[in-house]
Amino acid sequence: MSSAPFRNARGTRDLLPQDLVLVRHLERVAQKVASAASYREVRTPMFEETRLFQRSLGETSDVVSKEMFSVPKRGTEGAELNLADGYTFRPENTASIARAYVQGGFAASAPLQKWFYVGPMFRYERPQKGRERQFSQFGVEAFGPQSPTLDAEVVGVALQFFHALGFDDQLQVRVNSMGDPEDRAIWSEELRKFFADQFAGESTERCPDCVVRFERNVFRLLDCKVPRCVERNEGAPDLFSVMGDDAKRHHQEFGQALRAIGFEPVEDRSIVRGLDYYSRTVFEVHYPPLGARSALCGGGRYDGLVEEMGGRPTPGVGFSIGFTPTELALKELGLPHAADLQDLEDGLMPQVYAIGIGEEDRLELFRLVTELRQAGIRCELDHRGKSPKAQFQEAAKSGARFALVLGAEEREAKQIVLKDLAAKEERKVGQDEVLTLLHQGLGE
RNA sequence: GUGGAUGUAGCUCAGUUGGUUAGAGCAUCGGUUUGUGGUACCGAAGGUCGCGGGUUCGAGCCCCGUUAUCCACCCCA
Repeated sequence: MSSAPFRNARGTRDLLPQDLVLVRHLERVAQKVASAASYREVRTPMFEETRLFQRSLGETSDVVSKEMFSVPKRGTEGAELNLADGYTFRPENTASIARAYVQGGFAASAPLQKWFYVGPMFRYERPQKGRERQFSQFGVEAFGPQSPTLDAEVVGVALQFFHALGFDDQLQVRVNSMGDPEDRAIWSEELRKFFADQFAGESTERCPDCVVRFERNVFRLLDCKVPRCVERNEGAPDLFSVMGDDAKRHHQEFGQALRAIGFEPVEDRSIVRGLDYYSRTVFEVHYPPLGARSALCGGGRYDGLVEEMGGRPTPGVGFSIGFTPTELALKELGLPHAADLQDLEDGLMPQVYAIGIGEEDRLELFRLVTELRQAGIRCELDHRGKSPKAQFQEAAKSGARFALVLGAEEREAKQIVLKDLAAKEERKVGQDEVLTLLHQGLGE
């Protein structure tokens, strides 16, 4: 047996009471902005069949090819582990939700469904600042219409989220279009033709990653940040030059819809998103003052995904926001304002601290405390047999507004001392009226 | 997966050119005469200096390995 101390698994973290103040604030803001736009919450399982992600995100995506938390199915006794046939902890939620949409029978008639989710995702990556192996995301998915205003509505919800958290109008929406599948097929051909020379022969000026990209996913060549590769991307064919009219018009109308709600989109052809399922609209929400880590939200349209999951062709659009980068950004910006968290902080503190003078008072005090708790008052008492003085110290530290003091004298008279800890005023009251008085004093 | 930095009490950190029983602040617990408070004062507890080798008369300090954490790259949220 090892004597090494137990630790949380790499890339995970414990959310202790104090940490949960912020997390719960993020969750409720998410819930608020989503439901304001009629998105309803859904929760899918934390793990799915591995093939779901392979199919939807694409075998060549980084997420699927090297970042999956997978477990084999049981019962393949003696056989070597076959991870592809097993389960995988969801690395993102869109695939699961599209699956649930189809499985729930919605794809049969493709009605408008607007859903949101908040919950943990898992990716087997090397942890670093703003990146964990288990992290929470807030996201929305809208199925049904292919309308550009729906794209803009989705973006609007994301913007609302950051707005409600205190981000100012420096928030920026960067947009691009991946076109339709036919467009991408043509584009892919054109790109291969354009880059063919660069990858012909033994040696290439491109980075090793790009060599792989050329083989497996040409589009990603355009993503490369290596300077010498960026140079060599100049003059590459533009998707927009081969894009069909419908997709083009969609993109244009998407831009108009964003302007209608007060956002001037920034066209950014480098946004391609790493997952296979995107089509037409792709976007990111940035907050430029954050510098290198300015990307807060990514999303886009996935018109082919539902069909890929076995449903009738049903367009969809959504985004996801990672809590981890959001928390980092908030910290840097000095947000949220203390007032926004006050109610959550208050919830961590008792409102009343009950003090017993002698050992004989404990049961009576415990009974009284329990009564107050049942009435919804946050009430605490000492369980360690501390001296009255020490109990007063605890009461002061606890943040309670009132103290109750019970001694032999009060017990016999069915009374109790009610003390306002801030005003340092106390008076003896009947035990039967203490609840009413506390409700009054606490303004409830 | 590649590279860099770091690892001393629960937390944040000191620890001089390697030299006797490793320190501080915060937090914890107790006390300042036992029915009244977050201050102050006194005291206690708490460390195999990440782990394993090596060099040395002697290592928290030097060397090697290992592990963990953090940071950067890749990619992403």
